[in-house]
Amino acid sequence: MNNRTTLQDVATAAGVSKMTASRALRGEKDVSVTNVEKVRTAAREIGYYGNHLAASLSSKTSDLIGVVVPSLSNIVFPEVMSGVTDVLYGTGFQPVFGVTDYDAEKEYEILRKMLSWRPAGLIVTGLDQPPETLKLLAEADVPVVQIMDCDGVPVDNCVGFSHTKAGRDIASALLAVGRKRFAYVGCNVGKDTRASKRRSGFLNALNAHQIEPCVELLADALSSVETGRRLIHELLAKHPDVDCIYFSNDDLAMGALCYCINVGISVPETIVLAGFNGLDIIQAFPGKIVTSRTSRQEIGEVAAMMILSSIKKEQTGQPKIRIIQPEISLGELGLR
Amino acid sequence: MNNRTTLQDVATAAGVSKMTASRALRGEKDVSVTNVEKVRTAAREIGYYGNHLAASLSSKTSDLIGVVVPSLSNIVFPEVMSGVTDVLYGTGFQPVFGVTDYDAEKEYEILRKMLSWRPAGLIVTGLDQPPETLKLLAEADVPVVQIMDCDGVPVDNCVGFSHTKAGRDIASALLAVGRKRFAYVGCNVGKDTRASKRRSGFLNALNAHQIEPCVELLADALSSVETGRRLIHELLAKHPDVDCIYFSNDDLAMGALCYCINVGISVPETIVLAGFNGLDIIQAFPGKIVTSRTSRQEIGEVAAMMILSSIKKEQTGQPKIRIIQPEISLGELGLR
DNA sequence: TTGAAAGCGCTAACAC
DNA sequence: GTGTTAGCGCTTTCAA
Repeated sequence: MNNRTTLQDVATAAGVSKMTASRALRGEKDVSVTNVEKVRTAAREIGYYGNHLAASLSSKTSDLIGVVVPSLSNIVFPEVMSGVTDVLYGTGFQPVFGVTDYDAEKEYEILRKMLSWRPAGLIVTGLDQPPETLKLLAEADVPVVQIMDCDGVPVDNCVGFSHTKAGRDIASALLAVGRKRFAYVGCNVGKDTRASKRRSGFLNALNAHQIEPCVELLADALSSVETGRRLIHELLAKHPDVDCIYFSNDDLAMGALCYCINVGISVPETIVLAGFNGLDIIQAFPGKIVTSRTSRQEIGEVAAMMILSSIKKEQTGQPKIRIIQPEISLGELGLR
Repeated sequence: MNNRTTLQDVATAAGVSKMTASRALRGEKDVSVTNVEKVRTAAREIGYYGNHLAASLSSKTSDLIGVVVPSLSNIVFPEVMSGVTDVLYGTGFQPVFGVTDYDAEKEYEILRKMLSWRPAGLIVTGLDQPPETLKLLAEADVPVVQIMDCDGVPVDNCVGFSHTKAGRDIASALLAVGRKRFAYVGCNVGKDTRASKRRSGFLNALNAHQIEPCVELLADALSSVETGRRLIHELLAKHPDVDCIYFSNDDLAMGALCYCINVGISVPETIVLAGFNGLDIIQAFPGKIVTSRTSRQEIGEVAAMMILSSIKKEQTGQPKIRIIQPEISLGELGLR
């Protein structure tokens, strides 16, 4: 950091005091039109762009909104970030993103670091933070929105949906179309707590009908289309008779679909593939994959709006919980 | 922003002065082991996490690295961000992301805003910023890395590849396998300058062989698999005889492939589909799509490392240009 | 090894 | 409308 032009330089160039320059640049009224003009011109001429560090320190308000997501390689989270960015654009608030890699300790560190920047608000993925992290959030005294989940009690606000219910609903839908021999295939096991919730919901719903899955395949890998291909290959080698597979998300289901197309297994006739998210990519094969369509962009947008409204009220107010439950898309199965 | 615990609180609790507390927390030597222990304990007990605004303002150094990308909905950029994040993690530097939506004015505003946070470095997508933006970057007096392109002169450092050459090379490869009736299909026209460069390279290489494309289809939409499906449908309706299509990227090519699979057009026999990037998703159909494989994660990593080394040298030093040219993957065509 | 003083660049609060 | 004064919470500098 270096000797950049300061407000004093602008003031001097405009022939006014620092305060008048400050007020003019921030668009406060109570500055004469002449001076506003002089200051603006001077600022532009000397290429002044201020120092937010000093401004925020002095005014005790910052315009940063911290956004913490588990991953960037799952398109779902960039989509959420996109929603946040869109809503924040033009409001004067700026999102700052952090990535945890599904690691609780990393998340704690990132949040501490973010708090040290005195953000105006915090958007965090999930409700299942460890106690220490929750304490940090609760005591931070800034608006917090937890996103992507609603199975649990939020620290402050939350926008998302019930993953347990999503898993349960998919099971019901698949049972309703007459499937019997189920498999579950999951990724990122033990880290993606929301996927685990869907799995629980799914298995519980099957159990309620006295059905046990034929097989569960749980992998450590991050989800990807390629992993989906690999896992269905493994699965079918050992259990060729399954007639329905629930994947922890659409990436895996998509990989499985490609596999089926390549080896000539008819979907959904021979085998039903179910995923989660309703990614754009699966619409490349309309109707082939059963999925729950989530609204990632919208969740990001709502989260940002919740933060903004909390800030405006100057107090956290009533915690708000907004549920945007996914809708099941049965694809071709729905046409029967 | 609010009355949070300050360094003074920690100092008082530890029974030392503010300075000793500051030094202890920052791990400076020249503090007695006893005091380090006392301060650390006190800090933990009262949940102190500092104030970076004050620290950066005072020390005139910040640990923010601004990263500006055009889009979040194209997975390529989250992958770059991922590379940056990985390299920066543990160094004490923190990435701050900005999204321009391929809008030059938005980019300028975002950069100004970032500069007002006195970042330690800046990573910006592309080399074709308008003069005003280039001036801002040049005068900012922080290390700058421009990424994803090398057709042009960087402000400081740059890591990327020649899009012109990428387009030219694809054309040569497609000519070499005997294709004659070409089409070009592009998206986000007029905004994605790097796609335009690929197109120019492609068309120029065709011209060098006295070949004109049968048709060009240029759409305004953002690239997506769905758009690819739509565009190839439109294209083939009017020009059923093309035997090779170059798409502005893999998303479009992937959509086209799905279309061909669905309607029973054999790829690559009847029609060759070429894209750009080498996305994971296209490996779901191994060998079907001709593409140039770019290393997004690596570009992000190298960019972050360039910033770090510029910072360490305390001076911008020799501008560095690092070219990571994509490799063409011919897929099944390569097996002939 | 420790502490006191000064000040980073800005804005809130209060004069004029 | 405009300017002056006094910090924001920290680190740099210098003295002890």
